Amino acid sequence: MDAPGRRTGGRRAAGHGDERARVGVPQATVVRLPTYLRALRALEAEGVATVSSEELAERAGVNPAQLRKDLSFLGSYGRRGVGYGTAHLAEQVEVVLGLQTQRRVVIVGIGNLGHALAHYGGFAERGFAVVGLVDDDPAVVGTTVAGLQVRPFEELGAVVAANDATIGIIATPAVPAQRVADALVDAGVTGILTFAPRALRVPAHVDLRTVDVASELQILAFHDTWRSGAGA
Amino acid sequence: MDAPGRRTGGRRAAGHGDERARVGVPQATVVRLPTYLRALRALEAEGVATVSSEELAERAGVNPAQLRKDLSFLGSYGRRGVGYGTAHLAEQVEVVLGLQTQRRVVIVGIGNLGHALAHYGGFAERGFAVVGLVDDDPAVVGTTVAGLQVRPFEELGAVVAANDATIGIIATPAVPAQRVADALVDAGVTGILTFAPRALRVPAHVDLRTVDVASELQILAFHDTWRSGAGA
DNA sequence: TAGATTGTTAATCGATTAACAATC
DNA sequence: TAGATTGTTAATCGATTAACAATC
Repeated sequence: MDAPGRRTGGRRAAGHGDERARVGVPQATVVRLPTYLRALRALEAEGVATVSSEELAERAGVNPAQLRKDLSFLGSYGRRGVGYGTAHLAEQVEVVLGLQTQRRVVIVGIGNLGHALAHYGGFAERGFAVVGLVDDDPAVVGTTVAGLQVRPFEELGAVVAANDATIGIIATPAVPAQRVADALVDAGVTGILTFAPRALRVPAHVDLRTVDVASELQILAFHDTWRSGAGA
Repeated sequence: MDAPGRRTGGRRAAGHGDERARVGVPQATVVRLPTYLRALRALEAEGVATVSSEELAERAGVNPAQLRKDLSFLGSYGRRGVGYGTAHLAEQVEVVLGLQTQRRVVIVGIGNLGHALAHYGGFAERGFAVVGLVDDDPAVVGTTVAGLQVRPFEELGAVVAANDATIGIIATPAVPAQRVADALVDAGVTGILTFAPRALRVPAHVDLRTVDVASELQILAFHDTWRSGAGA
């Protein structure tokens, strides 16, 4: 939704590692890059050194032409007649996504979902560290979850600042979610991932992504309903 | 992705509640319908009986023209000069999504995330009932979670059949996820929502949606990185 | 060189948005 | 009737895909 930041400098420049190649990556492409990265890391783990766009596209579940088009926005990292080096391409995708430095994440709302997220082991290897947990409930504040002490909501700003967090995850119910989003914005995060089932308003300079599990199920329900022409 | 089921019959037919109006709702529209429904139910709860496309679009975070266009695929449920009746429109959206009958959901993988999903109270009011929990781990099987006894993986088919479940949620780690997906397909579900961080392959007649939390964070990281032109 | 596969162009397709006639 | 707002058309915009020249 938000346009990626503009950069100065002129040439569009094919070639290797040129920074300007990163500007203007379409949003639809950005959304697919993590999937490509996952597939590349899996291939690496299998000991595959080189992969064709056909094979990688198959693994990622996209059209090979789309994959090549997407990768062309990053630069020119394949070899004609050969394919892409899995390790090298993975690294380039990480550079473009900005994953070479680990980002610090604060989770707000330590209920069942916040708990699950705090314990999730997959963040570290994908570029993120959970550095703070915040909750409103006096019964939860002060307890230790996944090795971190839960801090009161009033300290959110301090937690973000002290740990230099740039991303906030909202795992609260719908009602307090806007208040939490406002507080995260005030604290200076640049991105918010929310699981609360309501629309949130954030300023244009903050990136917001929403995951609503019930909405996902409702989308599945639509296809289930109209699949056979049986009707509801 | 999947085209909605085709129906017989000819006229495109404006008008009220005509069933043919539901065919050919674009996927992009279907994905937004749950958001509209959420906003409409919130307005209802606030006692608002009528809403304009401008106000509803504002609440849902979309362009008013897009909202009207989306709703036009469902039929003609507004009144010119007046707006949309919140309760009536909500009901029509539910009809289109097929939410008038509650759908039954089975969760596979009762770790932290599966636990959180099983306890989530928001499913019922949005059209879903969690009817079965399945796990592989002998230490988990047999325990009671959210009022349901966790069943062994071998019984997945029986659990789906006995409860007439049509949707499966995969909350396992990446490695077993494809095996679980295959088993869910064999059991006859028509839709799968997976949280496992890997690409899954399912037959064309099964609808698949993937939520990968780390991928969501990586998308936020991209915008964070290139926002200011500062670079990584 | 012959075969393979990328990177890119151009065509197609679908989604978004502005504008406005229809109509409450 | 006058004002408001929908439903729809048409224009724009962006994303996907096929095709192929470039080149390893």
